[in-house]
Amino acid sequence: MSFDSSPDKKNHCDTCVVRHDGICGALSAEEIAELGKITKRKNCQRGQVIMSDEMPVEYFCNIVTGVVKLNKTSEDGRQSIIGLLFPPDFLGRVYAEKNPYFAEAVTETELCCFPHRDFEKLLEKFKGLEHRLFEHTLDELDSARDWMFLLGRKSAEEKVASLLLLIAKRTAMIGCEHSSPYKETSFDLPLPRADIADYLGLTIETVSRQMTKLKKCGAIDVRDQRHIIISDMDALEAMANQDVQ
Amino acid sequence: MSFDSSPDKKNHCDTCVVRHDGICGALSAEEIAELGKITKRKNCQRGQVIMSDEMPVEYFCNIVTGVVKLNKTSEDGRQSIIGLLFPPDFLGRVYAEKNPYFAEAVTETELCCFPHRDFEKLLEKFKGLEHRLFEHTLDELDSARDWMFLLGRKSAEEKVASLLLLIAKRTAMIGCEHSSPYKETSFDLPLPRADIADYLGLTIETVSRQMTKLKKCGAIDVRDQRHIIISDMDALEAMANQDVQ
DNA sequence: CGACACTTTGACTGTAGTCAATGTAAGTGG
DNA sequence: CCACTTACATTGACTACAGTCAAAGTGTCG
Repeated sequence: MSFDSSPDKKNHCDTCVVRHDGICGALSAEEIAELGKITKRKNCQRGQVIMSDEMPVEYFCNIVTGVVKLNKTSEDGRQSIIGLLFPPDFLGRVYAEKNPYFAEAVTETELCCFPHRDFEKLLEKFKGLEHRLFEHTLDELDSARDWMFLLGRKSAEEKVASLLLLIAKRTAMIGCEHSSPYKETSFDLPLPRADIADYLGLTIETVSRQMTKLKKCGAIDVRDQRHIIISDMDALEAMANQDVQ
Repeated sequence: MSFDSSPDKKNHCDTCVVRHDGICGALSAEEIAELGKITKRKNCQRGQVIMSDEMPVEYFCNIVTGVVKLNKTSEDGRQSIIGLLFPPDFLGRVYAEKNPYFAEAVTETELCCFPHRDFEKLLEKFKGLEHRLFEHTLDELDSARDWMFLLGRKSAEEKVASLLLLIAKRTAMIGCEHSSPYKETSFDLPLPRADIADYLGLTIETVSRQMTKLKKCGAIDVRDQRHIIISDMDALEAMANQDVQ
């Protein structure tokens, strides 16, 4: 894990791509300056553990670029991804001594880190910041509950279609060749099949079969196993909600 | 839905059983008095809808007695319970115009209600109250993520065993005939089989079969279909985590 | 008693899991 | 450059767990 030499001298915040969308959006210029004093930039390689459930909480962070997964593992080795984070999401469990999950970089990731105690002191001081983080937590809870419905009640086909739509929504839309914005959309899957399976409560093989099915029915196209092209958005949305026509 | 005639004159808070454990625990005597001014007590019958996802948010509440389920329903009628609330839980989605779920009383329920706008104004005014609610939301998020693991990765047997343990933990423990606290514990199931199934992502039949299995292996005993006696806590805990010995 | 809501049980089916083999792409070293 | 390794993905054959459909059982209430 490569930390920048020391707390930022030249303030990254001025040029930060998530300055306004993330929790920092709640802060005034002076407040940002104070937050900047305790901030460290960090880069993580794919597969690196960012925070572990076996160690005390050391820091929190904003995700600036990249994708992070939150993982739970049982003693017998079963894994479940219980959250997927994209910029400008906030990562970490405030007001606890231990993380309830471990977080791992799914792609190469750039993080903006705040030390545990210092950050919680700032939450105390800047009530607007705590409020913003509260709202973010409420949104996360809503999403977690939506996902509970998916896990408990959707079929494998619906699950895979839903995940593709989620990732399409949350990653940059590139390669829109046609003028109509939703006619053909493409993106790179940040997750390997194993992670997709763990996020959906399925196995690798089932995910693969459903992807093949989506290809055959013309909803998507796949290049190099990772690049997804949504060729029929309506069909994909229909499959995500079992609107069989 | 039977509201008390008007905002409380005699303050219920003085004698409230959840005064200190719920979010009110964050408040001083004067603050409690101010909250008391906007509070209305309410009683709900089993099956009554407390808040709907189709109507704007009107109020929030503390659960004083009883059990409440949070429900999501898809167009084609599939249902999923995405949360189960016990005293002294807080019910409602602050800082949103619409509820992301509908809430229904599972048993006869006593609620302590706060009107939407008035309560959000108090959150603004009493930062300690907002902080407490934030902490409660963080705990709910942790629980939701634990449940995601259960839904995605546990077998029917583990699911049912886990739910029994959860309910045992969160409802009053009664009828502990033996001296050792965990040797034999009993409680009334607040949920019918259909709700258990919806909470676990199973069908009624599967739940019933797993209950029979738990009876046969001696982990639990069931009387009158609703009263559960945990006769072997260790066995039940083992089954909840697939610790097959 | 009968009606109703809920639960259990049985027989059968189907979806997704398991196990195993094959395929594909990227990277390494001779 | 090509064989080889490694990691990841796909496909096939078979299995099993949980779902479906249907019937019977249990408990409660008027």
